[in-house]
Amino acid sequence: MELGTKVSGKPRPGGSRREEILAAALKLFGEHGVHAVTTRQIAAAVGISQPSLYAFFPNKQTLAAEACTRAFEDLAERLTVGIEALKRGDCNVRDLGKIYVDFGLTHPAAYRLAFMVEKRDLAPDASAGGLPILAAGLKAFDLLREAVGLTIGAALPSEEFEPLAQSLWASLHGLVSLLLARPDFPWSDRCRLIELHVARAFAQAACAP
Amino acid sequence: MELGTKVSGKPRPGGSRREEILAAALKLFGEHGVHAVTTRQIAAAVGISQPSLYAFFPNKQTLAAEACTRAFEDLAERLTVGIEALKRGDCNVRDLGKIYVDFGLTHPAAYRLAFMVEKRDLAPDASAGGLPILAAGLKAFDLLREAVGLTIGAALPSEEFEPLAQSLWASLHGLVSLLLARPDFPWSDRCRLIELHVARAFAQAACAP
Amino acid sequence: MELGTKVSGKPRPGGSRREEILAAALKLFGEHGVHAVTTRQIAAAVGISQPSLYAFFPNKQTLAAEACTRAFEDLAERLTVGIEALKRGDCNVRDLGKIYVDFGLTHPAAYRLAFMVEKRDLAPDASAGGLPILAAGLKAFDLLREAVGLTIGAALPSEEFEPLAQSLWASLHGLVSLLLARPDFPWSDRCRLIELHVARAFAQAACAP
Amino acid sequence: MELGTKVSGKPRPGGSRREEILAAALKLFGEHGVHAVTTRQIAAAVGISQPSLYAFFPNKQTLAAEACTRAFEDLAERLTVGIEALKRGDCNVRDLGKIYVDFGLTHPAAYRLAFMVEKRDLAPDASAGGLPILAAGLKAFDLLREAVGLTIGAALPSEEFEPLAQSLWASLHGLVSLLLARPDFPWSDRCRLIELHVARAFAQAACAP
DNA sequence: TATGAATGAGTCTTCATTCAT
DNA sequence: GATGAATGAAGACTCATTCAT
Repeated sequence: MELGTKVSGKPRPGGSRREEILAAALKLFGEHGVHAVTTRQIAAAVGISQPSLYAFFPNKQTLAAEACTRAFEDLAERLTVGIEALKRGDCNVRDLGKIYVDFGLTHPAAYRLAFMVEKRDLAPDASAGGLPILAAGLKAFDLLREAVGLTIGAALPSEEFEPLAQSLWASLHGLVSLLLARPDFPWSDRCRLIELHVARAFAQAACAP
Repeated sequence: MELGTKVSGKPRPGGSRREEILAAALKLFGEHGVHAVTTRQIAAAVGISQPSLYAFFPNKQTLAAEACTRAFEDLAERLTVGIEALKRGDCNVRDLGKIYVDFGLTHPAAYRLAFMVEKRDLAPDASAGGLPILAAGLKAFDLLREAVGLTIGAALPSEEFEPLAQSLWASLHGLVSLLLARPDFPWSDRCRLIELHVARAFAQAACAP
Repeated sequence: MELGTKVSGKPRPGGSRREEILAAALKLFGEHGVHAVTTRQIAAAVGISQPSLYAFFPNKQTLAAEACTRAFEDLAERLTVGIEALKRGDCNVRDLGKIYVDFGLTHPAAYRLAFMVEKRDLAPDASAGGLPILAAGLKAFDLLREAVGLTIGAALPSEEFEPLAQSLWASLHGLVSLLLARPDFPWSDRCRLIELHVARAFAQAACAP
Repeated sequence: MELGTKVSGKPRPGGSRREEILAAALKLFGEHGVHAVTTRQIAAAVGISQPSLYAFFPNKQTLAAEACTRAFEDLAERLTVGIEALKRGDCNVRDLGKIYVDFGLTHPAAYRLAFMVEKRDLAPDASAGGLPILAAGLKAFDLLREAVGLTIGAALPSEEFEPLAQSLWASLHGLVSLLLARPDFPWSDRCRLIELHVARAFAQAACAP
């Protein structure tokens, strides 16, 4: 997970430091929640001094917001890969559902930050600045919707399609978030549970009410 | 004026102050998150002084834990009512699912506290003090499982039953938690979405993989 | 200068602490400037902890503003006494000028805070909250104007009166502020200088251009 | 590119950077106060990096002190011009007083830095490093005194002359500093006020006590 | 019992200053 | 000669918690 000098996008000098900070923050925020993580902890995780953070981000909230956006991008990237496999016929819809769930479980920090953190922690006032994050989140869901549209929702009229996509998302999210939030619960065998849950979520379309 | 020994159940005359505190804390914690609520705010909401809280609860975490337990009890109570209606034949399984979802949406504070708050905020460090909460949570889930057992899971062998109940729970939880966490998302018509989602969640058993 | 339990106004319990803080802040702000004084220093001067300040004042600026208002009130009180002596015929105008100058020199902290501190240090935004201070300042000047009206300005038409009062104020202020700001300057004998300056300031009316 | 050895006078080709810094600092310090201006702001105003300041000045205090000296020099230059006009008979003493006041009002940064900034901000602690500034200040006052000596103080014995010059200075300073420090005060028409004040300040000599 | 008053530890943030490049 | 990056020290402010009354 240690990021090199060129992480993604432009190889701007010093940009790696910024990425390191975002990665560390993403991890910590996801693990302990935005409120519970201090700037000192982030700085320590990166190996720099606390004030140095402020050379890259104007304040903690902005850092959190950007880390959150990054989390959405991670998720979107993963889903994009899945959708392309889906289009190529290399996998089916259920596999895509599993990709979603697996992403959440293997990147708990990112997933938590993306969907389980209160908006209040990410945007100062109410509207201002919250847009980029919201946009990134919508994009992630758009990919899921696209996958639904390519498969089980293909034949549906538009007014039935959107609720189905949202319901599907909610189903997948439910499993991920409960597993993350209550790891100590006596869950059934995780693999089997995921298999079953995803099957139930996607098979649904056929035998709707 | 502490008189009674009964801990749960309805507020007793002498312990009403304690109940008031729990109710206020439940509301505030649910609305703003455990971290964001200060003991001063809780005290102010009850109309007592800040130190007086410490006459009833040794610290904030314990108060939060008990409020969380209380939230589970609220949920359990509601589910119990639903199950009895179910047993009487006054409603079907889907109605019970809707009761669950409706409870979450109409008691966001309780639901958040019950399932969307980090365990860390409720138990001191890694110690095993989380048991009472966990027990209360299990009890709430037990009721849901019972409802499943009474209906769509009735015929299933035990090794298939438990995963189904958990998957069902996850589905319902997914919708509630997403609606609560992302109220600004452009959701489809809420009634229709809930109807569809619950139908999908429960109808599933018939056409399982 | 150590304030007792009842300083002025109502003998509210705990009010003395508030007065102590104001007195200490007045002293420190006047001596070193608002910017240069830390809340820690104020707390230390009073003998309490830093956070305790926030039980009495919501923030440093408000504390500074109130101390400033207090400074104006001190000045006004002194001028009121002088004016009454003037009315009784116990002193003449020049004596009142000397009272002004003496007040500034013997209460440098109050005077600095009243007239030599940038408004920016006392009011957060621009307008909001700045009014009470401005009002207190105006009241102090009003007293000076009243004294002028009772004496050398008595016969003047109103359009000539106001500029005269302001010019007189500026003269007195000039001496006080320069003596305070440049104590190391090789000043003439202070008593004589004050005597001369006040005489020049007040005698002026007779031989105007 | 430091070439010349001349320190004062007009900006030399090589030292222009240094002069730019001083000019920018003079402006900022005067506008917002020494404490409120950061080295970053100064650097940004000049268009150089923050550390580059330290190639020209060992620290902020020294920079402030030199900017202050520069302010005195500006004032002195202006007064010198006025005195020469006075000597030539091109203006009278009152005009010189107005030159003083006008300088203060049109160069608030310089005037503030010259006479309204705490010495503490300019010299490290209590050390005697303040001398160059003090000397520059004295020189400015010397010019004022010279003007007084050429006119209304010409006939006075030396022991009466110095206090008169100081009182005159205080009067002029009082108006400038009050107008600068309390711009929101409901001043009389500024032109008329200045006219009157200067007249009063200089006419005084004739009808002294 | 209940509380007014107080606080130690810790929060985010800023700034003058340095140093390797 | 100039700077990007970094930092130690310090700032205002908050909060859970305690204790004398």
